[in-house]
Amino acid sequence: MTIQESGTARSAGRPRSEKAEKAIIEATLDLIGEGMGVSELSIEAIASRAGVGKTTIYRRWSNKEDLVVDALSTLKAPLPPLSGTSVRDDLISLLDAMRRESGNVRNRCVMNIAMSEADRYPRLTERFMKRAVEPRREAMRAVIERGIATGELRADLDVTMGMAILTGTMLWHTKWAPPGDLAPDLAEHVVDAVLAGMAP
Amino acid sequence: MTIQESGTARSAGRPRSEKAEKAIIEATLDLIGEGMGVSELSIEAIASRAGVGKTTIYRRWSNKEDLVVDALSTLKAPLPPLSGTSVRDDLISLLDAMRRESGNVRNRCVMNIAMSEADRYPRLTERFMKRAVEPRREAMRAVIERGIATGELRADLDVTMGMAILTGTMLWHTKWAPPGDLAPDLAEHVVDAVLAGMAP
DNA sequence: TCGTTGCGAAACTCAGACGTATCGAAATTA
DNA sequence: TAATTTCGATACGTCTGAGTTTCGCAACGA
Repeated sequence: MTIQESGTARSAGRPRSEKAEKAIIEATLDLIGEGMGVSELSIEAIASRAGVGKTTIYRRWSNKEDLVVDALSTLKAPLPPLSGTSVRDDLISLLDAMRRESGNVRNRCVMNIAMSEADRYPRLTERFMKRAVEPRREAMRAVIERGIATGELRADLDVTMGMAILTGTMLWHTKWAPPGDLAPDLAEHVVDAVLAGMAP
Repeated sequence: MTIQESGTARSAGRPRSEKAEKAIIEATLDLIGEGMGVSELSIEAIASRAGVGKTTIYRRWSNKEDLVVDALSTLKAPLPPLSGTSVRDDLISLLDAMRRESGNVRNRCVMNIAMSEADRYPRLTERFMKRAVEPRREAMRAVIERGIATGELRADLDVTMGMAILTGTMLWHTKWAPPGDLAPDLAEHVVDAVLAGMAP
């Protein structure tokens, strides 16, 4: 989404400062991490926070949404390693990663934006989904399908529904649970409760 | 939160127009329903939409947050009637009410605000929780506890966790599921899947 | 060395919204 | 009728931030 093409041969003049670019992205994420919604982010605040002139921002991004889209794209989505010993353990690993990430203020705010401003900034949400959500979904789907194959999960299980239950329950805890940190063993409790079901 | 006290004897002068008050609240909810975040709402837009002078707003509310808090407070939270024939049926009723409400744009946006702007506008969220969330939570808690007592649910069930699973799963569907309306029988599927559990 | 381009800083114009004040008309009480 | 208060409309001064332009300096290729 940057204006400069990456493949073009640069002919003359001072090259664009990569440091400034990083600082701009970082300042943007920083401000988002302080609870700013997209509409409250101002280019001036970003420039000032990054120690950069507004010109330097406008030379790279033509508007705020482009910048935010790029900023969110830089967020890494490292999946937790899965031991593969049991489906239960792998599910706990995946859900515990969600719990740990929800403790990070920046992640929480990014999540808020992705969830609540989806209508206003569809490109933003689309990109966030692709970078952060889909890899996790695929990992969880694989674990559940393996569980069905090995008999650790019921054969007639609706995979998508299972994913919704696990993810939704963690999501609920990260958003609605009483304030304060989530219990360290939350993921374990969730997985066991969901596996067992509510019926006797 | 209105400035005028309700019990005072009014002595003289033109009384405040209740119609204007309603129009202001309605316009506020309307704009929220169009996807506006609190920070994007402008008093001028509200006044114009309500066909009202800015003065008329400022005479009643001293700032935007007060107005929005009042507006959200007017949202009704009618609980669905519960047949009481079986715990499964009652849970389906409760979850299906969530599904139906999520189809209403205004409700979706209010939900977004309550969830994502909780940090910035704590009074707003607090009020929303008390009016809309807590009655539902209590209703669901009662149903689950009844289920444990009658043996329809497992005796060692963690009630809070059960509520988190059911609510979270519906929440996930309303927020993340592929666009378009939710399946009419979604609540039924969710309840059955959660009751049965994922383990064989 | 020279032309070119990027840099941060500052000044600028423009739009939108805030919150206040003022207007004549309308609605009420005394 | 007179006093009082609200009504919608409009104008006002202020502020914030967008996006552009200009400046002198820095960093690059030729």
